[in-house]
Amino acid sequence: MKTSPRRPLILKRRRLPLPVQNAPGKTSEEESKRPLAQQGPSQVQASKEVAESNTCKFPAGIKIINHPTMPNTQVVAIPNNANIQNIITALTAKGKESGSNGPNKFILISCGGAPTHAPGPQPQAQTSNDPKRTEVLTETLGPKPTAKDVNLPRPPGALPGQKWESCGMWSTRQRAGGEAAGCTLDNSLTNIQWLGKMSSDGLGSCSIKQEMEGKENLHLEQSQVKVEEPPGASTSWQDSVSERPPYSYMAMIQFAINSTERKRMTLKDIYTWIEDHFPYFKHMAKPGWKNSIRHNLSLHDMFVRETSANGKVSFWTIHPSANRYLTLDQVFKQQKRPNPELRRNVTIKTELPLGARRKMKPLLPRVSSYLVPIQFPVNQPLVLQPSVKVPLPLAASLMSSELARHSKRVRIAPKVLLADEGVAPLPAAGPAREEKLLLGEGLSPMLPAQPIKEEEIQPGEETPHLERPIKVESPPLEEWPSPCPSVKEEPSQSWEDSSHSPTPKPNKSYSGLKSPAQCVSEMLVIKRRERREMSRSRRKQHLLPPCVDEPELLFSEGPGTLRRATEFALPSESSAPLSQLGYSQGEGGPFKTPIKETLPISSTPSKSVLPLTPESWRLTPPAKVGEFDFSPVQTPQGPFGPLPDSLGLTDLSTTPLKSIPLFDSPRELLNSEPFDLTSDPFGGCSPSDMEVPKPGSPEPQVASLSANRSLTEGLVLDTMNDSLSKILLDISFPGLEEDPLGSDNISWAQFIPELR
DNA sequence: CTATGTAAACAAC
DNA sequence: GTTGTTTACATAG
Repeated sequence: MKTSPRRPLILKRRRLPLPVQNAPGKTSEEESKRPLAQQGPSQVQASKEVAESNTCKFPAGIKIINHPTMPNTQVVAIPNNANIQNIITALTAKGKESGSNGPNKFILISCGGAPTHAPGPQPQAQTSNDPKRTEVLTETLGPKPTAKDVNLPRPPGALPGQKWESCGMWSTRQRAGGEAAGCTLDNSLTNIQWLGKMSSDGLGSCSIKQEMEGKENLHLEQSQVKVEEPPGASTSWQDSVSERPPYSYMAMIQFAINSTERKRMTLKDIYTWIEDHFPYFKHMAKPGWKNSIRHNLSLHDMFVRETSANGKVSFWTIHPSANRYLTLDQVFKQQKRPNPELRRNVTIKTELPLGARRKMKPLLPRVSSYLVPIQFPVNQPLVLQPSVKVPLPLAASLMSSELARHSKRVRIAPKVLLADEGVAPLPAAGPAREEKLLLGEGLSPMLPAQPIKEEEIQPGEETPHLERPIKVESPPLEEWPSPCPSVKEEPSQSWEDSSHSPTPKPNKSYSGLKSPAQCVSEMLVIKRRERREMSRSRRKQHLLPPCVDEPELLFSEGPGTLRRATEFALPSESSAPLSQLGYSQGEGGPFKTPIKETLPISSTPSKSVLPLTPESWRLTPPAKVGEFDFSPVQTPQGPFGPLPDSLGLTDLSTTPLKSIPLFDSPRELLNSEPFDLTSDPFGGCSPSDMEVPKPGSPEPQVASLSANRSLTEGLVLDTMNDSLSKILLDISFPGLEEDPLGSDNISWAQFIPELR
């Protein structure tokens, strides 16, 4: 035996065959190779159609008034208890009907409950004056459907549409890029420009460049890059090559995997994707980075290896419960709005001398990276016009989630505490694993756009199971949050069968898209992590076949939990995406390793999976909740109230939404970064769309509002482009006047008494 | 202490 | 040689 100082013995591992069952034809490699570009668009439409198709009637209590100053725009006051999704659907339908001639933009605000009073959003307080009145549009919520999948690394040409993320600085295009001629950055946030910004704006990208010397490859695509680069940022491409991306391997792997339709990728493709999107790895990094990638794949439970039917190809997937469907794209969006501080961090780190820095630059700095502060432009109503289309369901979710903003920052790669995790991390957590169950409502993981697509595509999935008893594993075990409602059609059969196999296999393999998710949902992952004991070991935990019987506790759903069930239900209308929904990771986040728990088995890691009920996800450790910023879903306090639940927005909290900054209060929001707007790349984007009525006085300092007005959040639904954007409304109260504002001033309260 | 990065030893192909 | 696992250690926060 070899002994190395560092590395003790490694027990022999035997590889267990993964019972993979995929849908018959699908699994194969082809997928990996085939980017499916085509689907993107279609999906989108599908979703759209769905939405439209649903005819909805407006629930009672809704008030719709024409916007005083904006053509084709109506203000819709929605009672707190209303079903937003339905409303959005109805409005969408309405807008579509009207087409360009009729009202096609709707400003949704909650009333009744008096949004103002709502905990979160209220501006109230400090008043001062706020020049602006009407609204500030913050960010588009939706993910862009189309673009997402497209990210495959080398999709030669195929990319249908377009917007490839790669356009960015990181030379993403190299491979694919060549063809990328088409890459349109345009609205799409997809590109990687963020890099540019980060480095560029910051202070220091320069130092880094030096490193570059010598590498000629760098040229890569300067030319291309340039095009896209924002004017200001220019260091970009070089930096991209020289600087290590601010993402952890885990994050990059996720980006890579999520860039594919199937949400799975072979190791090799992962390498390729990373190299394509982050030239640093291609040109600068030591070869060891691949080892690190592999290490991460094996280490983190969220990464699940799936074997093709023939057993020859292994695909890495992200456990549905943990997958937030993060994409570089999304992250990019979030980062667009530069946060000075963040950048600083980033830059600083990077600046270190090579020698020094080579070693560890925290890729996703815990704080900063994960949490991406988003800044809203206050000055101008910024409307991103998105090409983004938000599926209604999402939209709804967004609203809810958004509204309930608890935190300011979006966590990009949060760590999810999986059940087990929850235990461990918990402060109190004793040795025993069991004690803490994470019941919190699931936190909503973020859902990014992508997932949606898929779902949309597949209608079948919608089924939601409403309620089921939740299982909690008694002691040590923890469940995964299963995203999926109960399985639909494909029962776990395949999975089970495989599971039957006597030997515990590392069954991670999931069959095709659906199946995986479904399977997962069913599975209960038990974790026992004895942190203390295990503290050192980072061994990846494995899932066990469902067959395993572990003690489980069933909980009836608490009031709070119930909602979720509902969520699932609702989605059906719009074809809710299963997988997406799932994440509840309680808190942990997908990122966290702990998804799978290992049993104490020393040598052979076994993964234990218990059949989960869909609800399992609900079980999230309460404690954790606090940690995550996104609890929005759980705690619907926003102006819109409880809406979320019904919407099936579980995910809202997920990325897409997350991308939207949550502020405790509008004021906060405003204060957060008044001026950045200008710098905002988007500024360029057409704000035109929505011109919010007021911008007459673009004063950044919105910080204070006059007494007679208050800010509240709302959403802007633009049926012309199917976008849903978040907006901050300044509601003025007629009686009190303080504002000298000109004609623009609109006293919404006049129109909608409830607002007051 | 945790999360992350890196290196390395092995194992199974 | 590639892919996967796992351990050890280093480092930042």
